Amino acid sequence: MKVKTESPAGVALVAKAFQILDMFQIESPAWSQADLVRATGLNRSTVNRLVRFLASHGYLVQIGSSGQHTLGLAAIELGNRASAGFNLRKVCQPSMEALAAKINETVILSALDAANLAAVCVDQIEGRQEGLRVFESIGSRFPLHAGAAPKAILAFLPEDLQQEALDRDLKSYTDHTIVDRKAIEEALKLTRERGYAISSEETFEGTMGIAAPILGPNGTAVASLAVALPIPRAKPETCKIITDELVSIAAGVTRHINGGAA
Amino acid sequence: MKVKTESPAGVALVAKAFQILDMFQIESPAWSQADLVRATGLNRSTVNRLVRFLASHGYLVQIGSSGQHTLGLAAIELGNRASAGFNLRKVCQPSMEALAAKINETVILSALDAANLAAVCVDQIEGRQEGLRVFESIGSRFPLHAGAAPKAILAFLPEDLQQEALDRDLKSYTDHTIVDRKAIEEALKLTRERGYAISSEETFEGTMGIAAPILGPNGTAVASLAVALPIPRAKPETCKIITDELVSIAAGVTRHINGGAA
DNA sequence: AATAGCGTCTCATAATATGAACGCATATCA
DNA sequence: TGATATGCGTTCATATTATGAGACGCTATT
Repeated sequence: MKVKTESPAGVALVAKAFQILDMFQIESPAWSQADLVRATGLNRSTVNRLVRFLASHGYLVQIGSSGQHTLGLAAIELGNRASAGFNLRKVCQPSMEALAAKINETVILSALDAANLAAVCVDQIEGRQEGLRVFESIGSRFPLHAGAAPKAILAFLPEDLQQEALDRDLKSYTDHTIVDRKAIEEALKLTRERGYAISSEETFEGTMGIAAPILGPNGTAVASLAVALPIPRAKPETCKIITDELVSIAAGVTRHINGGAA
Repeated sequence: MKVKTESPAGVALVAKAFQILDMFQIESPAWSQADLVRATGLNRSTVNRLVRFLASHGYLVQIGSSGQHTLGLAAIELGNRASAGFNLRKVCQPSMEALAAKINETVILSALDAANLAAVCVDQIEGRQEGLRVFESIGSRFPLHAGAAPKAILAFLPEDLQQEALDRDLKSYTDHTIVDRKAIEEALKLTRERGYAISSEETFEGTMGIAAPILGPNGTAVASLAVALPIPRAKPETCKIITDELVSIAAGVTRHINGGAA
């Protein structure tokens, strides 16, 4: 799907708000309203409204009792959230490429979309196999009960979210998709015990998946790393190697994203 | 100066823009326009305009060729800039307090305001002296040629900025403020050689200052750490201790803010 | 072939932002 | 001390801007 990214009309004030935020640089961290007026050419009233809005939302804070402002906690938080998403891909990429090169199968990074209780494919590296290849496009999503990557996430979610996900009606993608509530809960229990999830043709005919969870600071899943391969190539020894690698890489990523970013 | 921080009227669209940014959390990092419409209750057209604006400015980026977006580089940069300012104060505070307790004189943290070529007092800890105390309020600013803290910054600025600062007419605060161009350039040269700046009554009668620069990633000054004290108490051995401490602390902060945040 | 979902575009209408002027406080200067 | 300047807050008639329902084109699904 094509999405236009040109700046549209009808957002004049928003543009000015970000123009003001952009004034706060490392070399010029503190601004009074009057300084902003001079530097931006905006009207005083406009600057006053925007600065107060930004301050009330924590994007700006006053320095002491002076009229000066600096960037605030909300800006830091926004950056942290942005880094988290970026980090996930950046942090995983080398391992994913190495793994894809080693086993020659498709490696998939999925993130939890908590609002929709779905797993979103955030990154993907194709194995360079001739003949059969598993392909899943970036941005594609599955409900949390169907497939290895979603199940690896679901199994390590807080109890209430798990129940909420299972209370929905469980869509079926193939004859092998698990839609029976008890069967899924059993599968999740097994996943937790083993530390990884397995799917056999739950989402696509003829393919299987293995996935390990990536956990956030509070110990619940935020993403999962998975390998998908055609069943004919899924020999036990291959699966063993893949499983060990995935579990090890995912644990490393978990450590990295929680330890690295304070 | 009192500055109101309540959210004012007349910023409706800006509020919606930030409402959208706030949807992007660690647990829900990816959103399509349609999802945002459902979750926020905003109109489709509004979401479309705002998402495109935010994407065109780098605050959002598309995931692959899907309609999904995540937070983008601009958000990370904003956060970094915010952290830098915060870090400066947070990072310096312990050292500043320790130093103030040890020497019992006022410690001042000044940041460069590059747009106005000024040094802004960003943090200040008063020495607990009876009798004479030097006080400089947070938010106060001086041009870069007058006083120890400003000079410590100016001396370690890029050549072109230094010239620009000196090309202005050099305001005098006391009889001791250096306003002669050659004299200042000499003082800056000395400051670079020694690694710290000294001011004797350049900004206030009866007080002297010692300041060491805090450098940014590119090796130019972004701030300075200073001690101000009444001249009667400025004995050579006291000044020696202060100078050593300041240089050491400032160097440590420089290392910290450049090494710590990648 | 038909349907549903998503992003885009348009345009008359309604709501919103604008900005000049004034008020008030503090700081600066004579 | 009074006079002047600067900074932030407030107001309100006006002009600009945002709104949103509907239509369009595209893709994926049935």
